[in-house]
Amino acid sequence: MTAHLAGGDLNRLRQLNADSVIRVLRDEPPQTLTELSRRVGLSRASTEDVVQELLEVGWVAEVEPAAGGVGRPARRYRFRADAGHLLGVDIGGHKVLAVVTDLDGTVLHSRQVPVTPELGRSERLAATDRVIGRALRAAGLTGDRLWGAGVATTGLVDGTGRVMLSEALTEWTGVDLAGHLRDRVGGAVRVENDCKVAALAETWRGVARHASDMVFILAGWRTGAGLIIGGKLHRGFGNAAGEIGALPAAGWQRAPGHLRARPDQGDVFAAARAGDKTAMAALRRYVKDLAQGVSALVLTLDPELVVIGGGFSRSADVFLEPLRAELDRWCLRTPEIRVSTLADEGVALGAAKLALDMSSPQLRTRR
Amino acid sequence: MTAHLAGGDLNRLRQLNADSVIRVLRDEPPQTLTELSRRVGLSRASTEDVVQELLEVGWVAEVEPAAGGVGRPARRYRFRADAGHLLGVDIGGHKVLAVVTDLDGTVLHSRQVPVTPELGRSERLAATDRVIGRALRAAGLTGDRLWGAGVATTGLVDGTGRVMLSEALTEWTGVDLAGHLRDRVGGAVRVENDCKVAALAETWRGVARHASDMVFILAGWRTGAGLIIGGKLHRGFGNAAGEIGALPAAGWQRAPGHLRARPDQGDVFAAARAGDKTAMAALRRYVKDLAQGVSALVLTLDPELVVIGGGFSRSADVFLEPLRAELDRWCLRTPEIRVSTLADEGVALGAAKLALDMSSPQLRTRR
DNA sequence: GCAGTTATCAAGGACTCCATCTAAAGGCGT
DNA sequence: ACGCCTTTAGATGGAGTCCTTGATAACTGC
Repeated sequence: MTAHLAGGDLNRLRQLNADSVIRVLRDEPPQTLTELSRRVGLSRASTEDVVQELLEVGWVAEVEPAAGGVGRPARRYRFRADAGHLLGVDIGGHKVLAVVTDLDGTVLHSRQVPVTPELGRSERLAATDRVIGRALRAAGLTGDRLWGAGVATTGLVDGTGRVMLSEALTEWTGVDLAGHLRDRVGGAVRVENDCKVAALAETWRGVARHASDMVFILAGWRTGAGLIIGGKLHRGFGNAAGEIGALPAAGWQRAPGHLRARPDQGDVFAAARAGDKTAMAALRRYVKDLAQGVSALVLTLDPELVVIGGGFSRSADVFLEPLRAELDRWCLRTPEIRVSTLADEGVALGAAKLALDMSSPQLRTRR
Repeated sequence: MTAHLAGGDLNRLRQLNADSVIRVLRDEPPQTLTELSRRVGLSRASTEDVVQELLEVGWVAEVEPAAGGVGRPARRYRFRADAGHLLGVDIGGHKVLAVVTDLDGTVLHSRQVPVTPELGRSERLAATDRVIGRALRAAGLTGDRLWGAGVATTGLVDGTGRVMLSEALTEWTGVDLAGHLRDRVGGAVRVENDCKVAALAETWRGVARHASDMVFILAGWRTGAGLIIGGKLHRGFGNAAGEIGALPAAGWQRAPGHLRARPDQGDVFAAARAGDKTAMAALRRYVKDLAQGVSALVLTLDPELVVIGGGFSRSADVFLEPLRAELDRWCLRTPEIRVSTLADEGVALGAAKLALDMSSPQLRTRR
């Protein structure tokens, strides 16, 4: 029924504790053992034991002790983000982007190539290979040195890493992305929908770091959503969670059209910001439609936070307030709204997080 | 961030394992140690140890071994549902219902009194007290012998057991239900929205027993929803999850009205079943509106299952197929739809489950 | 009655966590 | 410079949990 944390083995207990230590160390500045033990809830002795093990495996490193203070100086430990590398790939309609990150989600190297939605399947795959190759070369890595790789793309993705349905990209439905990538990077590959991993990225390195219930809105020429529920990415039974846009009443199919239908093809956001009346009216209609779907998500889930990402998020200043006002009309409790700061790399970063989540459990301890 | 299963203590490991054993024993017919150990993933010896402990505390009991079969007959153990009792209370507009159940969710005693939505606060509370008293007397229990009590009512409920907002009941907003009940039954009381606990009941004793992602629809003169996500009840950050009905576009505010607006005030479902044209048309309009909101929930969450409960569920035969067809129009993947079989007691049963979830952890083991 | 099968029970070992104690390292006052 | 105080490091022994192994017990079928 639930993915219940079956107790089991003693080993498992140690793993859980090692997990806790790593989590604390990753979120906080370097800690002493005493601080750590208080944080994790273990005794000092056990904490020391765990840390010792993590040191040996390379997950944590020691930093020189802080000067000053009374008593014997305590050793301090930090998370070793450089212990491994992750590859995150974003295969979109207009660009393919690959990033190599450390375990903390810092982007070390980033490469992209422009593509078009009309590109054929094999050309898009070739572009992907090319970008991955460049990113890896820039990092001085080979595929098999990676801890894992994550791939994000538009459309519905099934559990085995195959694209079930993609409306935006030609010849993309049915492509076996996991299979294609597996040969190019060593071993572990996971594939997921781009909105979903963008949500993941926000909880990892973005503006939703401490939210356990969050709705991510991809606002761009496509509109989509990704959901974090109970601190975890919610995929849905058929991997189709967050697809509220399929409902006409949600307004998402129509929403971006309001912005496109302008006589001059300039930046509607800039025009609206400058006071252009027709641009402002178009934006109002966009927000009104967008808000329908967002309201549905918010009323359904009652999240702590809504994060706006996607291409339009860089212009969010002009529509954030109207959006908030529109949500106030419908929602019982309008959540806080934040704008993503991850820019173009959000999706690729989330893909890297996918890779991390997949790879960590095995490597956490000696055994 | 997440409510992470902090490892901690060795004791905790044993608790997790005891949990697993109990879960298996509750879901399955009496098991032998060998079967159990395979199920739980522990060695036979450890399983025996756990079971021994659970025997002493009273959570499990031995049944006489099965006859027949080769080899030494194995001892068999069953979950002792009669080890404790739970109280579940459903405070609605038209009735107040209290049930006393065993730990398995079997209703042992059930009492109810009719009320009206217009009843004042103190009268409704008095009716509640009366019903609880009767149910407890019938069970031969006093409040302090209960393992816990759960209360469900319409409206939004906050974390402390206070009704934040109730539109259907007069003088109900602001009432401190947990406080009121705490004096009458011993100790632990939890209060929750009725749709939410009805969903809980379906995963416990209803038709959603093995679904970890489920949407429960309360279909009646009010329409509401409760969500099970990842095997757990999803409350939302402000306890307002599932309130999609607040969105006009979802159609739920209007939906039941189609059924009420008939010239003769008979049973519209019976009439539709008999072929009455206007009744069928009204039902069609009802389903069309209902499906908008349900589609929004389904597209958002992509659940494994949708369960229809509430007053109309007993007439679901006449609108289940139309509903399914309507969902097919909007949803990418229409989930399985089942009809609740818990009848009037669903909400009260879910309230009892609330009580169980709250009370079990402490009492699980000796220490 | 005997072989075959399966379960119970006990003993020993490994691992994890904890409490406690001593040694070490630095600041501070005299 | 010296001892005192505070805090941490590191080591030891004990308790709890799980696992493996092997001896013993109970029942069936021939």
